[in-house]
Amino acid sequence: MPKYNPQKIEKKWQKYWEAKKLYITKDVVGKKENRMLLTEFAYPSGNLHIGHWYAFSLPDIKARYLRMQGYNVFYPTGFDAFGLPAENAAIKHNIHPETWTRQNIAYMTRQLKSMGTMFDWSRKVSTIDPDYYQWTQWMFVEFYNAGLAYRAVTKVNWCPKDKTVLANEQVVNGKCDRCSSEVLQKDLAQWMFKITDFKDELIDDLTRLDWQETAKLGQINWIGRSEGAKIKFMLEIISGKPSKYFVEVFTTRPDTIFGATFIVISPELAKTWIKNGWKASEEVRGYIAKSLAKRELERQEAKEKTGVDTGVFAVNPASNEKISVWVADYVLGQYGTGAIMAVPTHDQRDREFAEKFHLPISDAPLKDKAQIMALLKNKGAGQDYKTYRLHDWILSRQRYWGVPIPMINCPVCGYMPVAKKELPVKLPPLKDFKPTDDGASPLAKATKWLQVKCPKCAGSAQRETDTMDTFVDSSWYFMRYADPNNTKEFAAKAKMKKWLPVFSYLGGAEHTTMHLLYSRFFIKALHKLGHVDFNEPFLNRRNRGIILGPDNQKMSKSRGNVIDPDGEVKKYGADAVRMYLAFMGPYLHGGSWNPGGITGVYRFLNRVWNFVGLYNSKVKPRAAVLGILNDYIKSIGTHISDLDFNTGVSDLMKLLNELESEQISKKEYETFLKLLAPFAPHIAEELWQNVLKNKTSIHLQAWPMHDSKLIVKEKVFLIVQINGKVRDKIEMAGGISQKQVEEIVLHTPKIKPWLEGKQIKKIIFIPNKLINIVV
RNA sequence: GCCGAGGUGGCGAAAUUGGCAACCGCACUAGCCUUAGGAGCUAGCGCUCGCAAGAGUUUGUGGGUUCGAGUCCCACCCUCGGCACCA
Repeated sequence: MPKYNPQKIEKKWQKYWEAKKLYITKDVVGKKENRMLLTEFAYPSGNLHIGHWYAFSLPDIKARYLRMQGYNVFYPTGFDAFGLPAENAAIKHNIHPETWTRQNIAYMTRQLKSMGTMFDWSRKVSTIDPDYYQWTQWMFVEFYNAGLAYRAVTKVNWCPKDKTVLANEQVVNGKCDRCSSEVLQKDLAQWMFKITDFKDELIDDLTRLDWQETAKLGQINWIGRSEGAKIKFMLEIISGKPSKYFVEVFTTRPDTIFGATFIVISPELAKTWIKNGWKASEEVRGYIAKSLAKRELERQEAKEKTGVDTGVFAVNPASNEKISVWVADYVLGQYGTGAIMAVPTHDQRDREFAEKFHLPISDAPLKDKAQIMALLKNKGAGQDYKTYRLHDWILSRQRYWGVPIPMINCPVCGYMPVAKKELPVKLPPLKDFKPTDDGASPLAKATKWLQVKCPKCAGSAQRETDTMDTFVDSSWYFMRYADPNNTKEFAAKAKMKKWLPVFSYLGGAEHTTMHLLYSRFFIKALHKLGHVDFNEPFLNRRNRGIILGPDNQKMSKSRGNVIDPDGEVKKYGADAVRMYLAFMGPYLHGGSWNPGGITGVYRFLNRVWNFVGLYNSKVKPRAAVLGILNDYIKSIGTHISDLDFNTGVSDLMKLLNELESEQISKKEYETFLKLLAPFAPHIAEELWQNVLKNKTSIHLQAWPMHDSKLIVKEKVFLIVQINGKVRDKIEMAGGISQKQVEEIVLHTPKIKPWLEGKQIKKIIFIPNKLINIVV
């Protein structure tokens, strides 16, 4: 037997599996149930990092296990290849984004194949292929026609460095989530998806999904449904004179209304009042102008509250008290009604404001919520109302490397979608694709491409020059896997029925409020339009943990703690890298890479390699050995199912430790290799075919049968406690009765002294486990 | 501030879900083997006392329930993640 040489055998078997088409997925395989196991497809950044290995090679353990369990498993992959980082990198390296991206895809495909996963490359999907993105465009047109995509001027987040608009979801603490520049607010006309149409379904349907609670809560928080009431306060513009005007406030606590001692409106609302003819004082106008000029971050970070008295009075509809109305920018224009009733006794912010401006603070008692609402409704001053944090999804980007938005703008007829038969609108090759400062898309420079005839009036019109946010591309990619080469539709319904909705989706927690939310919106919209038969994309979702560097910090070049997977594969092989990642901790928890740690699994694989000679066909193993093996079949399977790969590896190590000192026959050796196969597919295949001389792949074998009746408990260790403290462990035959145990225990020399001179009050006995004597 | 997850040896972690805390590894120590070792083998390894047998003690802190608590209940402290002048 030569030495264990992972580099040699891994390449060999990867070629063999490809040649034998082992991982080509068929839609129907006998009576087997189909299972799609989905992981988020890769962004072609140029190089695989440890995170990719964690994302792809560990779910592969489960994919292989499910296959051995008798399912028809589909483990797909592809590339999410449009996007801003590709474009920025291309600008930096002075090459075209398409060249850069295609090079990366080629290189990363080779790297991905070195993992030895059971990805079905024949169904690969890439979002930059016109065959793919014509359907992204088709969906946009569908949504547009249904009023689910529209163009409007709104306040948008503008990244001055990336020179494009960002979705709310892409702004983190007022900064661009890609480049960390401070985001500016601009009023621009943008294309939007009406995700808010589904805001309630997006919350309520979560209850029937098998998702991690944290992921569900993340979405619920993001949508931010807040249930309360709108309450009308009549206004007196000039002190003492009633008028027809009113202000409406939003509150989740109508029961505190008797404690409302003033009203605060946002500068945004005040501005619309002025627009509608309100004669505000110079001081008020000045304050509004100053507040609206503030950057969002400034407004958020303000330490002290600011505001001015409007001179307007409002009447509290519950108490009939006259209270003053203030403008202050701690009240937000875009949330609720843009106005609040201030209750200093119940709200910290209102209290701060009241104290600073010496406004009254009332400790009027709380009232019953239902009673108050009945009163207010009766007066015509109140109604139940829900408000949401979620905004519509701004999808247009003023950048080159994305899917062109398939719209035409005619100066006479206005905007209209490109006819479906004209799709795809291909992205024109452009030499100068750099973004501009003025918010114009680089595609505006594609002068020839730009000009079209208006389909309605035949006059000259222009194409839309904005491209789509990459998250549009990835909102439906998993459906394309079901039918990747279809030229008539994005996927045939019959094919989708085989694989969708996705049975199990494993991915990163960072996608909770973006990709996962967007995909759910897409499916709900497509379902509403009759294009898919299901209305949730992912039945089961788990977020994996993250892998940190040896210093327990996030891996980053600047910290110098990056582990290069290619280097590790060269040293220890893909099986060892996979298995070490699996061994580090529970999959949902993640772990940190310890350079010494991988040597542990590498040693284990070497021991597996050298274990070969120990089996002997003529030998009859002890019953106890069969029992142990039987236990591990069950426990390793359960651990893989639960994504507790770490304890699975641990079990394999324990099992080998036990078997190394035993006599086993070929059958037991085969079982051991099958249990190993999902974790270390290459070495298992090598031993299976070259040592055991099997002719078909180990990955086509069935998972060993667990025999629940095979309980081999010839002997048990019984724990002996006195007052709950362990004082002895006694080996005895299994199934022995309490009387017999007492007989033995009460006379053991170790126990006797503990009982001397004491009265036995109670004896707790748990068969085969424990006896506790209370004195 | 609100919501969520977590806190166990020098390190990664395990604990049949209320029944031997620390499995499996890493690191470390001693010995063997070796021309050599960043290879392999054997033994030890939570902490304290002890040559040892053994005893005491230990799962963030304090309390409670129980024959018995890492696990259940109450209060608090800390770390990480999400949301946040969201009314």
